Amino acid sequence: MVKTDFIPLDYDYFDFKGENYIRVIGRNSEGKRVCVVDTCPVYLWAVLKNGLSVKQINSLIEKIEKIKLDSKGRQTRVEKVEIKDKNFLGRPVKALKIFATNYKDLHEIANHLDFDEIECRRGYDIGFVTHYISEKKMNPLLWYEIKGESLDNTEELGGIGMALDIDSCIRIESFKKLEKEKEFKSKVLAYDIETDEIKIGDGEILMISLVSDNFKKVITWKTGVEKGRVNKHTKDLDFVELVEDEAELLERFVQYVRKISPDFLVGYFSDGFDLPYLKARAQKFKVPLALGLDDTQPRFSRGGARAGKGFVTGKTSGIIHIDLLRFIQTAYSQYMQSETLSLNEVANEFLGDEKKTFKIQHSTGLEEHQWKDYFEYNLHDSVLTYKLFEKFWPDMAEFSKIIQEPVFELSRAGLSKYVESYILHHLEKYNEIPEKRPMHEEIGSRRSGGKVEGAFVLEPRPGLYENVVLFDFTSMHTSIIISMNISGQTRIDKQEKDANTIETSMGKFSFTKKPGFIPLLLEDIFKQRKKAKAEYKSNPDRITLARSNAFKLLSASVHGYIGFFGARYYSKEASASILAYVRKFNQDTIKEIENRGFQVIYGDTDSIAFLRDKKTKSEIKELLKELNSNLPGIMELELEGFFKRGIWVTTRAGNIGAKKKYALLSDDSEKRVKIRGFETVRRDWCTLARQVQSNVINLVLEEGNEKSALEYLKEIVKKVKSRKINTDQIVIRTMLKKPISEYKSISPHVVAAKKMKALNVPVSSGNLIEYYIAQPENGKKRGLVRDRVKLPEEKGLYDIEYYLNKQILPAVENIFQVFELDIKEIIEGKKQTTLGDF
DNA sequence: GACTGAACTATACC
DNA sequence: ACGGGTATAGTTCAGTC
Repeated sequence: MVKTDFIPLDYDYFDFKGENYIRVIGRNSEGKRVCVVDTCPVYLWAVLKNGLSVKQINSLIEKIEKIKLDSKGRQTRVEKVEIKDKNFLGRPVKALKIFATNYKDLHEIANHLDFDEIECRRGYDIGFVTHYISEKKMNPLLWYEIKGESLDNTEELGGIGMALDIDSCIRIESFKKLEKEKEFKSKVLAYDIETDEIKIGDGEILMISLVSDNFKKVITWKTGVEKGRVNKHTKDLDFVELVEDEAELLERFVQYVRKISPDFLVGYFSDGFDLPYLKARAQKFKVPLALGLDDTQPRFSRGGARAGKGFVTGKTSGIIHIDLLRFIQTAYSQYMQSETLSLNEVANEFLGDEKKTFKIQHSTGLEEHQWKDYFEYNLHDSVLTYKLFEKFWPDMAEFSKIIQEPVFELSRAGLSKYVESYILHHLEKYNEIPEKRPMHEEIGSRRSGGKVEGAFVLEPRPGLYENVVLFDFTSMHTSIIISMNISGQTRIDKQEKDANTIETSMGKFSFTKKPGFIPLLLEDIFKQRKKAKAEYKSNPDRITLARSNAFKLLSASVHGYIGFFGARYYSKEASASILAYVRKFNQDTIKEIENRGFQVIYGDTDSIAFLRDKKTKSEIKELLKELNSNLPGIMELELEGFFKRGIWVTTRAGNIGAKKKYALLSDDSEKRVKIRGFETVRRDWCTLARQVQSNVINLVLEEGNEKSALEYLKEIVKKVKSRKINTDQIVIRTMLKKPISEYKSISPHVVAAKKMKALNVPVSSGNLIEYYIAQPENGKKRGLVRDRVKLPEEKGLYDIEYYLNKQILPAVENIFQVFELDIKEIIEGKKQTTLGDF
């Protein structure tokens, strides 16, 4: 009997003699790598029809207990059957808990349960790891005390203890959760490769950088010098290790990973590039890429989140491969300032550090001295990746603990998976049998059914306003679900006393007052979020912040989950009802504010902007209090802020107020300007237009009139006309969202991408394409914009006409329109034709 | 060949 | 297939005269 403390990190399972075993790899508090092996009962549920007699049930159990299967050469049978009182979709039921020998047989057994007494079968489509975690409660990243038998020097269970490259292996006899959490410092290895071709496996891997705690290395087989292979610029770089050829480079990489034996092997976009590239090249040279603790090669699956976008997920056994980009996409991108998720921008935003400047080109074109920069560039990418992992680790860890899924799965999952995992791991509290995952056809019909009506947006009256107040509902969708008890399971067909009833685009729906498990569960998340927030306030550190953020994101995602066609607990009716309430509460509140004599300017989904006029701030706060006293449940309207001025403009077409486009100047000494929707915040407009617009907005808001802004604009126009603008100011960046060949309409950025391709510059879907618009060649007409596209490096004169009339003036036209100035007339000196001219 | 509405495309807001 | 409805707006495409 051996005993150790243990923190679970990576979960996997294997079969031995027809039985399932869970293999959890983690560490103990001495930092030793420990593997524990465990088993767990497997079962599925048969929900019984209402009103069966005891006799009927007993005879059914007898029949089920006799089920024996020979599936794929494996003898298996139903082990035992228990009858239980459970809930299914919020309704009490009698259900049979049917135990099987092997988890993989649950499906086959379910197929044999075609008895009339059974209403439906559930619980056989949950991953074994998820099932194990729920069943045995060995949650990722919590500390446990393990007791069991050592498998270190035995052939038992296929000799797993000897096959794995670990410190000790234990077959669990018992374990308990430790009350006090211990510190866990994970071992991390970041990596990055450089290649000559971007297409997986097409070019040589020139170098690989590795960064860990006190460890920095670039392995390469290239020096840039053929004869003697000594490059005088790089020979003294101590982090560079030179090997003979690409095959040895791969071998050396594997050796380092195995020697360092990290918990996490971390890359950036490494699911989509680095790991598959390494695998492809290793295959070519027949080098075994034995990164796994059991000597296995990385495995790739398309099953993970976002597989549809050409993503595969790369898994290395025992060592957790993390593609940081995937986690950032899910958990962070919506809160970020960065315009792209490139390593450069993300590192800049979170670390205040950037990639080294190095213009990537084919290695054959590099000069001798450039190799030093290339090596440093490669190393620095791993340094950034390493630091980013450290930065995001508390978030990943908190999410993993909260949704109770291993870090590997968590890091690839989308928000719907977060919510669903949380639900599945908390069903026991509500004695619920899990709902099934929708099948392919079911998803198809859910999607083809058309979409539900969304939120309400109030058309603004264009103008410059003083003393603007902004109210918004706190976590609106979430508090509606909780306050109105909305979910697929709480909806009732027959009218019931006190039920919440709402008219939607799909008809009228009612929800019982009896709390449903989804609203209850969400309320619980909501409370935990409040608690975490308070914890953070009293003890502000990276961990309490991460916990608070995790609960925030989780609670905000539940509505999206209910309306997501792939969800187990999908309900279109519930989603439509939530959105109908969103519209109703916003519209009712707008009316209420108007009824009290205020002029409402604008509203979008959960917000309302109105004029304070002569009223004091404390009077506005009184109004808020009153409005809140009439809101049901936990619904809450909150003061987003007081603003000195605000501007709303018309749409380009002219007559109506533009929604989702406004700017506000804060009422405090900081004079911060909040800009929404304007070209200033759109990355597909050139920097010049964005900056000019931003400056115009700032001037107008600060001064309350257009005078300085007009002077400023005139200066800029003069500069543009006299060609004083730098190329970087006029470059337009547009994302290539699909392969070039799939475009039906050949727009400017597609032309630019084609040009890049012709120049052998790698372009692929997801790249930001840069270009500018040049003036027409001598004698030629302007024609289509795309015919004048030039790459930033291409020499040429920018098209003054285009940049004035298609970039700068459109960006500011509507702003000056608020002051009834026709900017085109002023700039171009043209007289507008009006009725008066006739 | 100029004009025009529809289609396609990208991106933001919440 | 992996959050989704509400919006703005530019450019090209296809049909018309």
